[in-house]
Amino acid sequence: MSETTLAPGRSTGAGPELPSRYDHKEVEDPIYQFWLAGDYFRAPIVEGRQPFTIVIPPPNVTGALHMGHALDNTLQDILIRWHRMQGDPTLWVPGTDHAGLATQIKVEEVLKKEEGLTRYDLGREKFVERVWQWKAKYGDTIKKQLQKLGCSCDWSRERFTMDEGLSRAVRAFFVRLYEKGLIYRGERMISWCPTDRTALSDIEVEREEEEGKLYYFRYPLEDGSGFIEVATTRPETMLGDTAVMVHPEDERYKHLIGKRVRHPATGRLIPIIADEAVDPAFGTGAVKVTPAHDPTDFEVGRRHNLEFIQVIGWQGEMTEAAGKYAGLDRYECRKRIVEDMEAQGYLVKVEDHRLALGRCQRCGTVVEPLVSQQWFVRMKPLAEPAIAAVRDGRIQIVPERFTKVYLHWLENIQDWCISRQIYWGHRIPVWYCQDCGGQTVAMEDPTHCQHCGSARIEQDPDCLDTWFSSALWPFSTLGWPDDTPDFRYFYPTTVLVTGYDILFFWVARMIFSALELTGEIPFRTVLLHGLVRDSQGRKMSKSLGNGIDPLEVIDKYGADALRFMLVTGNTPGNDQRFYWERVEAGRNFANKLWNASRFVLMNLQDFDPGAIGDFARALQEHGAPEDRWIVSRLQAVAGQVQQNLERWELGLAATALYDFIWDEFCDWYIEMVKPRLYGKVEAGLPGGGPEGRRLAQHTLWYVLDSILHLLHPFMPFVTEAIWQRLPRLGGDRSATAAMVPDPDRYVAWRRAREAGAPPALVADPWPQPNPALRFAEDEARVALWRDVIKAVRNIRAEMGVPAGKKAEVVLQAATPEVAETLRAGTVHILALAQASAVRIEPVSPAKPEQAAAAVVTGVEVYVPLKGLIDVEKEIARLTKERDEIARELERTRAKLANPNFITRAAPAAVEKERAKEAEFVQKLSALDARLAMLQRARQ
RNA sequence: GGGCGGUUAGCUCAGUGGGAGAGCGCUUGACUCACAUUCAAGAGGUCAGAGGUUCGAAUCCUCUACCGCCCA
Repeated sequence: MSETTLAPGRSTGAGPELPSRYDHKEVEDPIYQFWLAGDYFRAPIVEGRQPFTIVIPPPNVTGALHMGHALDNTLQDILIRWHRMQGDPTLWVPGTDHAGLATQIKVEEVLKKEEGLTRYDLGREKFVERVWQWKAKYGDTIKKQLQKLGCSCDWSRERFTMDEGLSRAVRAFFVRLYEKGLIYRGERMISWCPTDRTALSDIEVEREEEEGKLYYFRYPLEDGSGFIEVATTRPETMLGDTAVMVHPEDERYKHLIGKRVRHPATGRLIPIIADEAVDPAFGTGAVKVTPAHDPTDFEVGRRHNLEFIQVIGWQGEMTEAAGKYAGLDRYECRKRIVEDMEAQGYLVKVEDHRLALGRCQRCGTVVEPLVSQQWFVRMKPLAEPAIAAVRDGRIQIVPERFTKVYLHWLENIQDWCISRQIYWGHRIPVWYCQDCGGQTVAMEDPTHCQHCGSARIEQDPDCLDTWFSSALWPFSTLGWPDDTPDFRYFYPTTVLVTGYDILFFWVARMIFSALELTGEIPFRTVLLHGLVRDSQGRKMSKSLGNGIDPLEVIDKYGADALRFMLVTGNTPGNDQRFYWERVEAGRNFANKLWNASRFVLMNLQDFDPGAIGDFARALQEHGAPEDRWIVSRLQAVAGQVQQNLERWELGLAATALYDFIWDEFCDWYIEMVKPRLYGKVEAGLPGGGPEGRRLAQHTLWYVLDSILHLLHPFMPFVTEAIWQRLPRLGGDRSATAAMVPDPDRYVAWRRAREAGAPPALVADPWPQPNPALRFAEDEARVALWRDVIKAVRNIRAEMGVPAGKKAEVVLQAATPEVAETLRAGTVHILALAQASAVRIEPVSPAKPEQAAAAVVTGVEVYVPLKGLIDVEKEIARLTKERDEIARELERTRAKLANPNFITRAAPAAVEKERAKEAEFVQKLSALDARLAMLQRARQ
């Protein structure tokens, strides 16, 4: 870093000149190191105080973070920083997820590509070693990325789902459910991925409609009396047919029930059975039954005691039971069998048909329904408390509409298949005895069978579904199953921030697991956000190549810009699109703030923050209206920010700040304060003289300090960098810290001081809106100045007055009060409306010669422009304005003429309407008079 | 088939009962001593359509159309 270093940790005073462009690359990394060095993120336990806790949705160690993570963690960091500054004991637990199957696939891909090996070639132990290497690499990358983004996690509490403690939690969960009979092993039909060669749970299968075919085959009746026609979308399963099924009420087939057919492909004799499961309207109304390869047929097979013949194997290949088709891939087999049937005259026809296919969420392979021995969690008893917790409001889902989705899923829940035939993950803690066949399940790895005592026991080779461990994350990270201080203090957590796409996978499972194991809800609120899509609204994905790397964005525009882009316009639960233009807008905003701060700092060189004493009183006594105005507006905005954050409307809070900082503070207040800073306002005038100048400095200092506080959760780096250079009061207090009633209540602030860490914005007290600093009259005054200045600017632009050329401004005020307000604003009208002089007079029939006109509330504005006035153009301009006002007036009068409005509307609304009417009348008459005058001049 | 969301300025989106907003883009003018990553002025909208509730509807209700998502 150069000499103009932005290194934090020291106050500025008359510090070195700041560069005129904000350079995030100079600032961000050193600032983050500064925070780490000061240990500001560490969460203290303060008995008697309600903590604010978030556990991070642990990113998968599959690879680097994507834009969705950037959004998720930006939202969390905003909440965390806000609460830390509000003084709450604040904990953000970071960590990562081993992501069983997903990570295994990644490592397998690399292994295949680089060494041409499979996980089976390497063997379990060696393969798992490789995954640990992978985890070390990407776990570290993820941590660095979160830090680049500015996330203020408590890194001393970082966790990984396969840590020793968390693994014990998984074991405890399993043992508990097993002992309660809520976990069982059974032979059931499950979804199998032939590529990954593992069972999947229902929700890991993605259903989509695709174009397919419906094949009609003729199955000859045993007695030679004819055929029965069946339709199927999967001819390869014919080889496993063990019945033909019709609806019991179907008149077409009633006479065939109980007869047998000779299977055209296998030659087996199979029965024709009747079952309600068949839809008479589908195909021919008769279907083949393949109990080993279809969930419906599986049930039918059980009901009717049919034979189960598995003809498709674990890799999607045909088994020995498929006879001459054995060894073929399932799709190759489909082709062959259709050809063979056709050659033998059994194929009737083939139709196009849309069908729902299930694909593996991880690899996209079409899953195969197969019967196999797996472990399951019995869901009904677990789901009930989880339903109740949300239904009765103990857990609140934001936005509320997802409550219904959550409830519907849990109310229709199926048992959860938790065993996976993979190497990477938590081993299923069940040992089978080779002597008595008994199962041993225990917290500690057993050496003997608990039933017969035999030492010949072997652990189940499978692993648990990765979500089985993430379901415990909110409490396993805090120490459960041990009764640790962290668990006692920080649990239940406050809010969970995550995408709506894992509502079932994760959120629901955390809730029922928590209720079962801890007896408490895991979090009070679930804040759901949407997906970040590309600029065309498509999902970002590797295969499309449209993903945008958050690190690239941070490198180009800075983390603050990325964060601001992600949070502004973000509405809970809604998707959003990524736009480079919007990142650029975020960067521009950071630069704007930077330069406004530069201006302030340049003008605080001779400033003593202690000189003023009671700020509110000084404002009343020596302040200019614009000082009271900006301070008053700040209170309003602080209130808005607070309110929106409390309602989880983070985007609205950010937008409110953006508008206030750019429009009101930079474009108006800073411009208005300049004359006083430059000593151009005499002592007699409002806010004039040395006293007034000091107050201007104090106002700048206080407002900027407040702005930096309020914006810090959204743009932590640039705000901290600037704040470090802001002057502080004796005792090293910021303007904000000096104004909060009891700073010691602010836990992070107090802790940093006690630890001797330098003052830092990250730990400084949060601004409280102060009613004593609201000045309604001054807000109205400045609004009037702004209207007048804008009117003059408009006239000048429309009339083509050269930018550098000053022109006189004549203002006719409707009342003495208005005239007084205008007089107080003369200095601003001179500067901001490029006026050579401002003449203020009462409204009178005598108007300035050759002047362009405009009206604002209570004021007629004239700009005499000898030689520049085109009467026709002026008439056109004013007529347009007049017509608009006339329309407004008409609308207002129509309302007021309606007796129902007067009697039924809120009195305040009626009052407002009356005021509008008066305003429009005044404007309209002024415009009419002016137009009449111009018309006469034309003649 | 069921449920949910969306339809507001050229583009992307805020706005939930009282005078239509932002960013970007566009037009015009300005390198004015914090900032051209800027400043100033401006153009641009039957708030998808129909009906209803209400003194009053972009906002609440019903229906329709189109787009998207989730579940079966």
